[in-house]
Amino acid sequence: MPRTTDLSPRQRETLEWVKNFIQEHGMPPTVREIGDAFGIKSSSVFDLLKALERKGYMRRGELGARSLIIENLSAPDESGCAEIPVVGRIPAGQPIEAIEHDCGTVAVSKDVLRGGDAFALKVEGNSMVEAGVLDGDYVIVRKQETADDGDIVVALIENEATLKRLYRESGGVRLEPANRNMAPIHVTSGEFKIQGKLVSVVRIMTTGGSVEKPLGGQ
Amino acid sequence: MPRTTDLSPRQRETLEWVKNFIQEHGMPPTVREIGDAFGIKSSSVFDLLKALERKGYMRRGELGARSLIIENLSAPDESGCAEIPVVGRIPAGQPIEAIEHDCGTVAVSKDVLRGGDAFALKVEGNSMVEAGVLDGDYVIVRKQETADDGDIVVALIENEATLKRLYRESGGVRLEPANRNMAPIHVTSGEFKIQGKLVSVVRIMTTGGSVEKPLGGQ
DNA sequence: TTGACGACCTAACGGTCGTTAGGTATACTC
DNA sequence: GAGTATACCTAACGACCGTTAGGTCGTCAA
Repeated sequence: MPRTTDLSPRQRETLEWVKNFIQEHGMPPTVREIGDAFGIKSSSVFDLLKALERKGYMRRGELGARSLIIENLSAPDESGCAEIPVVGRIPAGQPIEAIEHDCGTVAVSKDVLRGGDAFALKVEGNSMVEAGVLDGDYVIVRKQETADDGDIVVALIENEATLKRLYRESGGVRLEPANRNMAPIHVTSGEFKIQGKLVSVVRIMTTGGSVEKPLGGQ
Repeated sequence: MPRTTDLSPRQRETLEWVKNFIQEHGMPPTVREIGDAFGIKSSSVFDLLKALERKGYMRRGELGARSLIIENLSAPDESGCAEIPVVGRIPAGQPIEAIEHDCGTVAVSKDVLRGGDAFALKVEGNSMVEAGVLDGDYVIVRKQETADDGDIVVALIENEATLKRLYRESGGVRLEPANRNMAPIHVTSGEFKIQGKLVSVVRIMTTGGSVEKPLGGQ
């Protein structure tokens, strides 16, 4: 099912307006204030709000009036970015939860996280080069235990963490690298667990240098 | 003068509680929420609020519900990240300074900028795929007019902006794409200017999808 | 052709909102 | 004792709140 999980123009417009309102007034708008701004009725706004909530862009608080919560800016002048801890390297060989190395942080826009919990890993190796993930890149991973076909996930196979593209197969899953020199992994039994899904890639060039490892020939 | 212009204990207590509420919920409380917290009625709270307003500790906004405004309430922004404006697309065909499109922002760690001025561009096209820069990626560019051999730069050739790897040649420069299907550009004369140097790449996956354009065959 | 969305609508519900009016009691100062 | 401020109360107003139910119209994919 080809779900356009992304936002429609109207939804995006509404979300932007709400963010702006919060920025400006220090509190979220009421449903009818949104409606007035767009010249539509409160029930129509409610539809939009439900759509935005379903898609994870906002949620409803437990307070009565004005209980809209947009994850990345609950307070007036909080910045729209978060610092994600880098918890290790991949391939790493341990479940994420067990890793405690503090390897610094990477900044990302909060709205790529959608309020979910996330971590970052430094990529080692070239198994995903053809998807534009190079050795040394940081991958931002949102914690979740399920994923759709074709998603790039961090998976744990018998205590070995790996970054691959996920495909379902009869009786198991296929984990496919984005590198034609490497073979896909078929998992039919044993310990297999999805740790999270890749939501962003960040590359930081070192000073004076350029990208360390261009793809090169062939 | 019998006027204790200062706050009474009850008023101070109330003010503190309201500040706390805002900090915690990202919006001011309703009159009755304050009353519930202290076990008093809304009209009693209203008296307190009027006193606090008269003494200049808060004021009433023009919005309906929750329109309390406490002047000096803002959290200092100590985060180590910055939001870089996305000023357009590349190839774009205009000097950066001339572009005014507001296309949102991208978050990066402040230390990748090293204090310099920076901007972001959304990449269009595949001219740098082999350097791991895909169509749709955001490139963070630090403004500078010089660069070293091998650096990836945003350059302006006769009012056309382009993202290429820079090499010096006798009598000019060579701008080399990272795509073996494209030819390098040799610049020996005419308008040529470096706009800045690529310091970071950020890729944001859209929900439900994965990377749009893996490299594929060849 | 059906069905799922998106983007609106009218109409209404019951509850909560800010606010007002008018009252009681305590305290302190002129 | 009069005057003023604080700190509460009961009772209510009308407006606004979130939310629900049920409908229309268009689009786009299966």
